[in-house]
Amino acid sequence: MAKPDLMERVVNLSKRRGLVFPSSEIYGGFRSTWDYGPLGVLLKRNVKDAWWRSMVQLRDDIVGLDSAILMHPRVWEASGHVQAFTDPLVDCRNCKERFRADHLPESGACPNCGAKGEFTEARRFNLMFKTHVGPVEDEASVAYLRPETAQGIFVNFLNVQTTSRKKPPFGIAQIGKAFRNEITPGNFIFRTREFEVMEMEYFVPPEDGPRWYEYWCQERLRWFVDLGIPEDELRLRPHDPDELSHYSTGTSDIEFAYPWGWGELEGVANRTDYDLRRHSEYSGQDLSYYDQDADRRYIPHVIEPALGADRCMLAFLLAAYHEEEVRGEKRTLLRLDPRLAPVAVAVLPLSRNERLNPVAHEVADLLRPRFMIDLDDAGSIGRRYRRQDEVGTPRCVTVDFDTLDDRAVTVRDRDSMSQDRIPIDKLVQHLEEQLSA
RNA sequence: GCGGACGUGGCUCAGUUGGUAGAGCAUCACCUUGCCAAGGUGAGGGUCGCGGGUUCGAAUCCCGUCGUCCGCUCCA
Repeated sequence: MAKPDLMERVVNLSKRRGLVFPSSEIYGGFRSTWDYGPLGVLLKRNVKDAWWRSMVQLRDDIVGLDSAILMHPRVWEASGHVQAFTDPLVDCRNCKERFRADHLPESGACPNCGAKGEFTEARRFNLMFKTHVGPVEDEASVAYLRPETAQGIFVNFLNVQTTSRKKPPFGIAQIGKAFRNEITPGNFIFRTREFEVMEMEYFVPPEDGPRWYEYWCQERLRWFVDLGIPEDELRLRPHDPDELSHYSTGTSDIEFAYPWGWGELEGVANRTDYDLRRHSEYSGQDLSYYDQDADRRYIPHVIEPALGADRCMLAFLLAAYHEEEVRGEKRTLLRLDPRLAPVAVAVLPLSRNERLNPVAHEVADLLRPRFMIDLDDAGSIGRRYRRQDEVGTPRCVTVDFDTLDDRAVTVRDRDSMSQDRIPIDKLVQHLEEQLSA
């Protein structure tokens, strides 16, 4: 499918089927903010759960954290965000293009039109949202909405390390909202001002930094492939030295082939000891680690894989979207990994019938504790299969008139459209085997 | 923020030179139907993004504003 069409269709599907709505829509919408509808919240939650499972549950070297969005203002001075999270911007009066002042050629010529000395004053623009804490709105009450969750991890380094009794190399994972007053949000949920990140800070002995950096780049790539993103739609792109964040000595982006081109999915950064060192200096607390075996004390270096949950969900949607032709009719389907699909199993009585209905409810009740299900008896069976295909439901369970006699149901596969006859008392086990990776 | 395009029922769109809104799909009900978007009947749903202005009269003209998309820029 042509790439621009793909984006349009995914956005359209999202709206039509209740995955994502423009925020505050009855007031005309509010720029860069989106709400997740009944199916969208399930999909996004599954994405976050898959990440958490791979990071925390399946490993013994990473623990979780949920830190506050509002933090002591000094945190952001120590982190460098107050100072460095600021872009000096200028506009060319001649051609109206906008540039970063620190990216202009020394000649003073406009890169776009060649005009000289036509730039406006540089305006500094801090990407952090400011607010006030408490009843008085003065300088002393200023607080920031966090632009990343990482700092909540760094300031809790000692708390977590001592209570969890982890030793480097070990990591702390966190999922949460972050806020950046981006100049230009856009591309649906790709870049928004309020977004959810999944970040993990991995603390290692200083000399092991580069090795773990490589490890996490590869590990994260594998995660996307495992959950169904084709390898040729992913690439690892190391940053040029001049595009590195203020805290990083090495960063690679895992990029996805979005319809508008390669774009960042996840950043893997070597943050060195920058954050812990700065917090030690600003707080006066010693954040070094004493390695008893080697009898030495050091400030751990940090490798950070940081992933946006919203754009991650978008990538999974784009990769999963397919249109096929079946008997001359178009079939739209999301080939989502069963672990991500909003609805795992749809229960469909073959037709609306007073004898089928109770059995369908019985089957639904049987599955409900174990799977996210959808019970649908409206319309023809073919139409309902298509409805489920469109939102990526991997299995449909059909209750028919034979079920009344043989106590078995038809399990239909989303991708192959093949069908199996399964006894009701073996149904949960059968589906669990099919739907877990 | 600057430049360009756009904004009509849930979706895709039509609305002729301004005369107070239509279609297809979707949704819901009933009938029919029995494994891949079948058919019939009926129903609900739009102050034409929002606010002003011009006009006897505006979805159609003008101004402002909000939002979406593309480019510059930025980032998870």
